[in-house]
Amino acid sequence: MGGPAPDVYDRDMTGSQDDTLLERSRRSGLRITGQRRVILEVLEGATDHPDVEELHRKVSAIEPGVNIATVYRTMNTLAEHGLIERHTFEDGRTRFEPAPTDHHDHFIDVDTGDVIEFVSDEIERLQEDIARKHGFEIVSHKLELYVRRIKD
Amino acid sequence: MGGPAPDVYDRDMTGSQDDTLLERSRRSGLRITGQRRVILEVLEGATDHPDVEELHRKVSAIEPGVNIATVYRTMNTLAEHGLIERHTFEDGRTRFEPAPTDHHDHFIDVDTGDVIEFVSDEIERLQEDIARKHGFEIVSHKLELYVRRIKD
DNA sequence: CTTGCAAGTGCAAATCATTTGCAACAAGGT
DNA sequence: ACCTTGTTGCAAATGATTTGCACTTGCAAG
Repeated sequence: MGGPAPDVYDRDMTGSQDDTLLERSRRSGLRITGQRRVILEVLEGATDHPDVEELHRKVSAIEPGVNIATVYRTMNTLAEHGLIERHTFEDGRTRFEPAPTDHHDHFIDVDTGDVIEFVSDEIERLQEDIARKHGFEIVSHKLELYVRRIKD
Repeated sequence: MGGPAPDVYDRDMTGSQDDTLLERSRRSGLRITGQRRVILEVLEGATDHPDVEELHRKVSAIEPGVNIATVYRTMNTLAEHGLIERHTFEDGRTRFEPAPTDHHDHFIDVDTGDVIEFVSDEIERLQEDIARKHGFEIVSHKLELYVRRIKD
């Protein structure tokens, strides 16, 4: 896939081992079961934003016998603890991504279905302005740009 | 519900009668059945972004006996013809709004669940910039600001 | 104004994604 | 090793939306 990867921004893979989803889960007081270990591993390795079915498939490839209800429950638990983020794109399915440390928004390539992250302080700022102008404060937001790669 | 309707911006109600959902549906070659007439009427009168259940409730108040499957089917047909727009907010439910002539984004009041429309050319422009900068052109986009009313 | 037929509808059953009750199980502290 | 309590598997339950089928009904053509 790829092409000349736009300099969007790289998830930070540098630095300490102790910032894995697994470690962060442990710190959140979750029990690390065999199935969770695998789920977290798959989740961490995912560059895309997988849905439950996809996760279950990948998990099953490593460790068969993990029930899909467990994946659902684990996703809910992780989300409650703020360790992953839940997304609902146009396609309907609920998808997840490992807890983003920094906030970002998404490009969705309408041709390939790829989800790409990006950040823009300018837009963040503008949103605050607009909300304030309308008498609101922003609790959270979601910006999805459905795009197509420009061929030149 | 209700409350003092926020002055965000008024849907354009000026101009020709022949731009009703009903007329536009007719022009799209859809058959105008009794149930559709009512559904379209309810849809047009809705200022919020109703989901199927809500639509069905309102329709039933006017004309009992309309099956909810019919509402679902009608929504799909209308969406296919571009006469309404489908939204999927965080709450899960799919909601609809009469085909917007102009593009706009949404505030979702996290306390009341109200959906309020707004426009910002600045943001639109910024989005184009960012997309171009990453080698994309925007096909469509979706900006949802989950907000809370500021009490002063 | 009848007629023909494809589009539309009602209803119940089917599908899909997700959740839940419950009994068996196992992680992690003591 | 032992308890306590969170976790899991399984199957049944939910909730939203779709679909098969037989039955209407818009509406264009005669």
